[in-house]
Amino acid sequence: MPAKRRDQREQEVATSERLLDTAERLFAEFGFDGVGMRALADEAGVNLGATTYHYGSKEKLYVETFMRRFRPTNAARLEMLQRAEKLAEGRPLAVETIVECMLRPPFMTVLKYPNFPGLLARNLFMPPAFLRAELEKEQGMALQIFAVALAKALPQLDPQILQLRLIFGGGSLLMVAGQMTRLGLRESPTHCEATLGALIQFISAGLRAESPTIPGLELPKFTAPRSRRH
Amino acid sequence: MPAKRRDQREQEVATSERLLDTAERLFAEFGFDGVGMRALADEAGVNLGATTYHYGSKEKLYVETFMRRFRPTNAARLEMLQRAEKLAEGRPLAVETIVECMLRPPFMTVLKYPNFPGLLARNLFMPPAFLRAELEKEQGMALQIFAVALAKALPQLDPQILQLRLIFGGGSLLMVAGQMTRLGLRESPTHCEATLGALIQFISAGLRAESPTIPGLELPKFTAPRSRRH
DNA sequence: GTCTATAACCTGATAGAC
DNA sequence: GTCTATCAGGTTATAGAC
Repeated sequence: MPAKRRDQREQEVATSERLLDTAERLFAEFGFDGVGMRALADEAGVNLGATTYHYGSKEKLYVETFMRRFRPTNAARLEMLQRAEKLAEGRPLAVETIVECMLRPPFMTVLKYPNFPGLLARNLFMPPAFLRAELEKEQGMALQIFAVALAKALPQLDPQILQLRLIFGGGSLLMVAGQMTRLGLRESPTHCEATLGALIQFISAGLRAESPTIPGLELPKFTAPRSRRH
Repeated sequence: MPAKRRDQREQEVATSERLLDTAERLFAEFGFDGVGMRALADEAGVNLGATTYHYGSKEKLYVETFMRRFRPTNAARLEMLQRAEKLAEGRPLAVETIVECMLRPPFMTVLKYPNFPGLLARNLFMPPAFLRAELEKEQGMALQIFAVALAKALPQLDPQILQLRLIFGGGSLLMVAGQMTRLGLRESPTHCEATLGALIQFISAGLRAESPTIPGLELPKFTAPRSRRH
């Protein structure tokens, strides 16, 4: 019985959990198209047939793998912003404070779950088509809320430019996330905190930059990109 | 003869070129693992066997697809910086000038080749393992040169922080690249130019930010990440 | 809930005719 | 240079026993 060779301790965890954990690790490293359900089931010590029973399809498993981490992280960003706004009692928040609310929760999740950076990078940068809907629903509103908060902190800034700069800042965050293991950030929380601080500084300064309203700039009607044929 | 159904005009282009062009389009959209050699050969109107003859393997074709655009773009960045430094006659360059030298060539390539953003995003963000060596060789030196130029323009800035901020800025560029089609940037060069301007502003401001030397920050020994089992 | 077996198909690479 | 045919192995998903 080659499928039973995993040790007892791993068997104590429910198979659906083990599968999800393994999926997190492998999907983060190799991407959706880079891992097969076979490799996944084998690595998790789970039968191939059981994967279908628990998650229905590879795509559903992939979505759940990402959302399990992304949902609470995103919720934490909004909570942190609400706490900060409550604490400020009507006074406008500093740009740095708002930016920290956006960035700290993802960094905390990263410290807790080593594979989260890979998930973030792969799914927010060029997300698979079947993830788009769920993703947009989850993060679209959050982005809107932060844009409003920042517009209050930077009343003289063109909203179009602000939206563009939020995208720039998102890129910086994702780059750090993607390179986190490579940067050796996993080792110490201290280093992680230092990087977070540097990132907050960088983005805040970029958001505050003087902007001679750029002529001819019009921001988009977003259009859905494709991702893979299935 | 189902393989001959493509029209005459396309046959005038050499098959190896057609294959490379098609690879550029499909790899940019779906990634290395997202496209099969069959789909690729079919779409290009090229026989499957011919692909091996011309490029040897899928990986080699992928590398060539990316490098064909990336090499000259990267070279253009260095040339632009050299021209600027020559023009300055020893006077230190403005941060904005250096940043523009880094960003404008990629934007120009994007205007010329619609699929370049996808290539950039996919290959610089979480590059496949087999591309790493070529990539590091090509861009490593360039990054070093720009770091030196920026260190001269920002003499009071901690080199560690500078290196980190270069990564942040790179993320912003890649994010824009990845979302370029989605942002509707393809339509007008004006819009493209405006976005480039906004990005230069953002990154320059971030680079200039006051940095109270962050304690405990040490930058890495880079370690090679894996990408896919083959 | 977990397993085996299998269907239907796709993968990259290659050998050898033309 | 271009074609066909094929190899050995991979893919997701499913049906049905236990």
